[in-house]
Amino acid sequence: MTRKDFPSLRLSDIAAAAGVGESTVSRVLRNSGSVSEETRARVRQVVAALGYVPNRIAGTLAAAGSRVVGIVVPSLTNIVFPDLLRGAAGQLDLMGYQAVIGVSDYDGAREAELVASMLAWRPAAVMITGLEHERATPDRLRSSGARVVEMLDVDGEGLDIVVGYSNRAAAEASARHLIGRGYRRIGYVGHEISRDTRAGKRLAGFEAELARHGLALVARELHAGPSSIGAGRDGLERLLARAPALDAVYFSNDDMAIGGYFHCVARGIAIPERLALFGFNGLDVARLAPQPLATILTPRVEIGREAARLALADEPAATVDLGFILIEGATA
Amino acid sequence: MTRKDFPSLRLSDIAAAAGVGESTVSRVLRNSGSVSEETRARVRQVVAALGYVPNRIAGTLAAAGSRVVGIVVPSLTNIVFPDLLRGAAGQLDLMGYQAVIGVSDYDGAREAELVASMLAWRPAAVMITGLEHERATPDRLRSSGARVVEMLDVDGEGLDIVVGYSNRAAAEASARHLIGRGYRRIGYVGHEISRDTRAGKRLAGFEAELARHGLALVARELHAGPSSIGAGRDGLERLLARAPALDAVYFSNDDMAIGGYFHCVARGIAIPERLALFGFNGLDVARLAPQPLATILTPRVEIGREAARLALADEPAATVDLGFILIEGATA
DNA sequence: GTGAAAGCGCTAACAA
DNA sequence: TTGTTAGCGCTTTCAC
Repeated sequence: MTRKDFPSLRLSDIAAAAGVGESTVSRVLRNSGSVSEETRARVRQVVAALGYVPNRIAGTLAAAGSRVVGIVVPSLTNIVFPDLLRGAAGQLDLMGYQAVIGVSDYDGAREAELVASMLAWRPAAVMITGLEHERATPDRLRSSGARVVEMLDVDGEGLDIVVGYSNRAAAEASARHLIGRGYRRIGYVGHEISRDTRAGKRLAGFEAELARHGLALVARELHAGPSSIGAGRDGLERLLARAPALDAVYFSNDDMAIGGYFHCVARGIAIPERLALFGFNGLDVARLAPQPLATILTPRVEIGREAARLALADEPAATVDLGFILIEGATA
Repeated sequence: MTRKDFPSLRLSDIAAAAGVGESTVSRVLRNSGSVSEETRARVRQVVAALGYVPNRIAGTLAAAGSRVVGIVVPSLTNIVFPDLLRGAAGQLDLMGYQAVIGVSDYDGAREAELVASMLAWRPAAVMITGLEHERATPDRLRSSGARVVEMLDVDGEGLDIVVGYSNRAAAEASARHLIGRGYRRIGYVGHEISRDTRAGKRLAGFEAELARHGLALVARELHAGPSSIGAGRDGLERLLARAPALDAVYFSNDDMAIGGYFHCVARGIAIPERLALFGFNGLDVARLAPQPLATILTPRVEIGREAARLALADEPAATVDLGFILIEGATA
């Protein structure tokens, strides 16, 4: 028995079995138009008995308007993106839409390819992250007619709908917090900011705020790869080897910061007396650590949810800043 | 300008612009059939110039065979599932397929609904987790003609393809490890095992192994909700309040175990001298903690990848056990 | 090597 | 309230 031997039921089969016309079955299935309670019940009964599943491919083609939304995220390794996906998928589901996902690995060219292949499904909307894209991406998106939502960043120009927070403002708040606590010899441990443009914006915002206070980063350590606990751990070790006199370190995100925290605990470096740590994202693991990490909590699930809602809301283009919350924690 | 004003280009537009027939354009686009190098180039040129994106909805309907694979996961909160998704999406992408995802929240009825709505897209395959499903799920799946892959568990009967590891064996190995280290007063901290059947199987396997050594769990604490660091932290606190004499605790997974670890660090409970901890999954955060957690490393990304490969491989039904690795760590 | 035409399984007028 | 029918935009014979 090959796989091809499954000629699934068609609308006409149901119509025949129920003794009605195809359009009647279609009406029953979509709860539209008027159908007598009697036939409605009969059709439903046949559908259930035969286990008929309508072919949405055909339905979509005929109705010109798919119930699909494409979502491209740069990574699934950092829990931030699954959170975003969770918010989006939940909301989409509520509205009767389905999510098609793609992972770009923080590669603009991959993102462009993924967007192109999603557009082939004529999605109602495409959700992507950030405001920086390869040239081809906005072009394709614009001419597709699909709604576009850019998530997680509001520092710049959006294509259509933008839902996120200001990375710059978050970083500035972080810098002010550290300065306010009296730290002056501040270092940075981060990952590839050329690919993760939001992390890049945070670094820029952080440095700008330091500069406003007559300060500058004493040292920085950049990991050539995506953020991870291991990269943060190793990064802090290297940074301290080069600049032992630091009194605080700003990390590109919580994954990196937790790595740094683990390094300090393992080496017996007193936090925050000897060294203060500051992260970004407000992950569970950071907030529930024995010493809660000083960090910025971002409303990721809400951003996904709101982004999905707006994508299907038929409202004008807009930028929604969902803000962030500074968590003082105990590491700074 | 309304959204409807985007009558995207059709194959016939390209055909007209290139001065060829529709079928010729179709052949060029799919690299099938024979087309002269000259016309091929011309068509390509027109396609690029006009920015034409073929409508896969129509293509799929005509060709009877979609390049879509449905994936239903119980959660996105636990990094285990994004890992699985990452492996699967990467492999699918390589083979020219797209992933449609659904999140069931560990609810069998939701899973059944999600499977039904994915089947409406006539996916080439459906990937789900675990071997336990609502009655309707296998029925629908079987009559759909789609390949089915069940992931993360090999302890039981599969519907078609199964890729995972033995939760029972992993738990038995964990028990043996603890017993071999001399621990005898062992407790358990877990989450809702009725919904997370794999966690349930691990608990059963763990207890069975203890029994074989004439032991039994001294106490257990079950959190009425999904696993999380917070649940593990609180769970261990409650467990120790009730059974202070424990010398080791087995957790339902690493999220829970990390929570327990944080509790011990915060309370100054010496690990493993005063209390040993054992987890499951081998998450980064567990392996890179100052005291690496004793746990079981599961090949999640590989499972996703292999599952996707087999789903599209046109090979007979099979069960693939990708095994696990016991990590001794420093907490037991 | 290329084109014409018949579907793929639905939806949405339009009739009845 | 219900049935008939013409597409939706492709792919795929089948001629040429």
